[in-house]
Amino acid sequence: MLGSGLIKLKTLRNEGLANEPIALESQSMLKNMGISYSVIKSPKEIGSVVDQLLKENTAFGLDIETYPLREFVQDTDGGIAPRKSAIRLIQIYDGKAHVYVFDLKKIGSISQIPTALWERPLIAHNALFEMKHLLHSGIVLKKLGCSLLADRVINGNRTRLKKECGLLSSASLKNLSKEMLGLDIDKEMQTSDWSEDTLTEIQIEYAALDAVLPIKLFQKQREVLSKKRLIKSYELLRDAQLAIAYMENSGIGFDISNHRELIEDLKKKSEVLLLEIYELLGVSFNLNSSKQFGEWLSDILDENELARWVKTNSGKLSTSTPTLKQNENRHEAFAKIVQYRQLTKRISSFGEGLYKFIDIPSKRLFGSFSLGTTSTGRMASRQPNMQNMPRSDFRQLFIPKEGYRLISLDYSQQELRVAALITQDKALLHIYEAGGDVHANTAAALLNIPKESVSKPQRQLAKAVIFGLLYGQGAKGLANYAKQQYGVDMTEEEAERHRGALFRTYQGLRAWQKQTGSLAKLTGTASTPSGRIRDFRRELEGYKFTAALNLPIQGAAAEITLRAMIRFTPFLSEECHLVNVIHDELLLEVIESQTSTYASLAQEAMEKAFLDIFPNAKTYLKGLVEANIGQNWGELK
DNA sequence: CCAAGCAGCGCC
DNA sequence: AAACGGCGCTGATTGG
Repeated sequence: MLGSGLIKLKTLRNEGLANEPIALESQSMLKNMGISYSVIKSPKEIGSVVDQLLKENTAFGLDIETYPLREFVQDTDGGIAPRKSAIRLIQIYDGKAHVYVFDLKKIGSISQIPTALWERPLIAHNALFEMKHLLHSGIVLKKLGCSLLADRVINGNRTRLKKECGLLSSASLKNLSKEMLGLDIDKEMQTSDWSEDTLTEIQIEYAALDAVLPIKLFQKQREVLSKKRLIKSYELLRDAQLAIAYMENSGIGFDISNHRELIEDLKKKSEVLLLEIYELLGVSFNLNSSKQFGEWLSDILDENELARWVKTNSGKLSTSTPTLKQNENRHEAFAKIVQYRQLTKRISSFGEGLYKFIDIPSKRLFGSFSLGTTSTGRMASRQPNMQNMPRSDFRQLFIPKEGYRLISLDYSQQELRVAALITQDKALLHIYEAGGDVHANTAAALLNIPKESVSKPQRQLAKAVIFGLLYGQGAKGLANYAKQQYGVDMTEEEAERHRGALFRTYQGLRAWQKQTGSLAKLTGTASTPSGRIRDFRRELEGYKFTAALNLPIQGAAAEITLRAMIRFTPFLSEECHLVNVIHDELLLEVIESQTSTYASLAQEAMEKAFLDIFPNAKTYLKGLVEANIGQNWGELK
């Protein structure tokens, strides 16, 4: 029935008969659900309409339609990025039988709509979109639920599920409507021109339906969330939306001219270096091609070397930096190739590609963040990824605006501290309670020396060993990791000895690993303190021991950071912007005169956030948060 | 021509 | 018995 309606509609539209009274997609669906709609086109209608709405005590469905501002019609994110967009329609579904479609072009200003409406519980699909646009218009939605986030909590990231799960591979409104409501909706109108003076009935009906669907979806999702005890986990994501909306809308100050200079400089250096490398190699090939590099390697290495050479997952000769460093004496070009790679990495991943995310007039870089897309509950960032900006010689390009400062607040040893609390390892807990240096204590225990006499390299060694252990590494992995990450040379035998010593030092940690590992294997799942579940049975690779051990720890850490964002949200304003979040670090841009005030407020929020996840951890907060204030991101610690 | 998977590498 | 966790972006390659 629905399918044939669709075909009919398309045919008629092609013949220019769209105004004929036919069974339209969205209209017939609304009718079938017993839902009517009305369009509000003048300020004087608003009062009575909103009075009517506010009588209902249900959650309302919310959707908006936007169009690009004239100067941004060519931009790919025109109509998407709030600063490049205007809101045309705001659709509110009363949760029962009517959708109110507010036509802002006719009403004049969004401020005509009483603020009481925005204080009601609302639900949208991909609600961050609505939240950002309304925030840009001065409206703060504090109670906005999201059917997309609910799906992520229930089903995880659909792109990573194996097909046999029988779920559609994205959680779009269309897909979820089909899957959960049996409705085949047409999204053709989504990209129609919402700036026209007169919108068609088809457009209005489409718009109205999109405010209804999130409510219908969420009614079902709420049951599942409740049954699987996922409410808390969902609410964590829901409540973190506002901080992200603020952050994405504010962007971060970026020193464009110095960046341009830096990249030009890197380009010149890389060209020189490339010639030097070709000279040393005696041949020239594309150094970015692991295939060509591998072929060259197989020519120069003898059988013995070939046998011992590190291989990639698919069995080819590895040409990675760790491999080259490990064999740095084998060929004098290797060191230069490592340098060259670093230069070209900067140029390709952090060079001109960034410019399309920069707003020239404000000199700010805009990235986006996602909630609930990772298997542990960490946030992710893309377009561009704001969480992997190079540390050395790059972060100084991120700057505050005139009269402001950047404040970095980071959780000190966030994951290790979390591990102590989750595993309840007595020795680790004791160190944190005393405010001691975990790595020095570990080194002392490992090497059987007094902790006062631990040297810097010994501390580095301990650091490598404990993080290795935390990740469930074996001796071989540990030896590589120690060399790579901390520059510590260690034979496999030494690594094995250190592992043993560490297991004896932190027996609680070891016991927890065994228990958690076997439970995860048994159930095929692992979970975080807030109840987020990772279901390995639905993933392509299935159960993974080390991932199962990591999930509660990385997940708990992520939950703490989300709680910190949530707790700090009320302090965000023109005086204080949240400009980046990098897993265990919040980056703020604060008006110069108030830096210490906001630093304290943020620190307090972060401490309380830690206690939100570990309520009994009051005695383990010593040295939890470190704050640094400065003129650019690079100089902060 | 595009899509997908791989290798490599930036970050926590 | 052993076990390196979580991301996103770019460039080269391959296959359709």
